[in-house]
Amino acid sequence: MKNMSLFSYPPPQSSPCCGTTDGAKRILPCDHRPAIEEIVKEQSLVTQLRAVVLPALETKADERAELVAQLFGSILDCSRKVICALKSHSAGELPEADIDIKRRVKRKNDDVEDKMKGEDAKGKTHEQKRRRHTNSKSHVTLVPHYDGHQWRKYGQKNINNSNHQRSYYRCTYKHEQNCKATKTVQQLDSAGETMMYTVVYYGQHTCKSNTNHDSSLHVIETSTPQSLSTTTCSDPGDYGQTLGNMHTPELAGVCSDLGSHHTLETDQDNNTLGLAYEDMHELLDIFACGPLDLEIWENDAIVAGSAGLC
DNA sequence: ATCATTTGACCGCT
DNA sequence: AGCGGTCAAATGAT
Repeated sequence: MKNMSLFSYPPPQSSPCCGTTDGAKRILPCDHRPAIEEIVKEQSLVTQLRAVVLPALETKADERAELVAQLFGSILDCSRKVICALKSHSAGELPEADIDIKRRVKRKNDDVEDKMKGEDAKGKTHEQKRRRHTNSKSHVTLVPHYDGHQWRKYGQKNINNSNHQRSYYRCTYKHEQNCKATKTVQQLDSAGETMMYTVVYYGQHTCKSNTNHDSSLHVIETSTPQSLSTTTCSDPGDYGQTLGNMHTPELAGVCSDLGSHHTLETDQDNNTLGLAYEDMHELLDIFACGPLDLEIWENDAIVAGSAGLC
């Protein structure tokens, strides 16, 4: 698998920074958004890498899985802090996420006004009337169900000009913890050999599983073969995007190989993960070269920011 | 029996 | 009027 190129992907582009220009598109001085975008991508890649590595480690329960989980958490925490720092130093217009928050606040105020005017008189609840058009983040991914949160499907619709149905998910803890986060998942029409999905996130997670900054472990738990049957997805179109078959046959092979390497190499002192470095590089190649553009951690960064963590 | 998913219906928005 | 988001009863899985 040395020469495997699953995706044609441009080489990393250097991000313009602090006064540089790139031809027609002029970058404002101290505009850190390109850098932020790259870090967000890095966070999503690390998140997905964690979703692959940890299940392999858990096949043999020892302290390493916990250690690796902590390391991944530390890496993501560092990235989050960098993003916060860059955002606080960015000059010029507000980041899109901040605009979203302001819009959300405005909409909330508008909703309060509506309530004061008694416009819920038809018996509809405030929640039912609220439509979601702000504070959304969309991206294309191969693994729409591995984003670090637990979701429950509550609807499915045929969408105009699309060959695939759109699935609607809400946070599993919506009722227990009043978490208002929702998302939609829709398979892209231009599906080649690999199925790509457009995932749109609405709202922010306020549930406990998100605030402990280790929520992705829930994904790890549900990704074990035994619990896959209880994962939140049952849509035949969406199903099967699990660790065993979520990307490509090649990746599935690597995932299974990781388990075998793990059992073979757990005694090597120089390999604290118990994984063959060649396998790790293969995984990194796959994830790094894939057309992934997750921005879910940017959402988390927004939550952290609004919670005063930045 | 309990919980998750499916699916038709309802309703707000454009 | 049609589209899309959500609800809730029906259904299925465990």
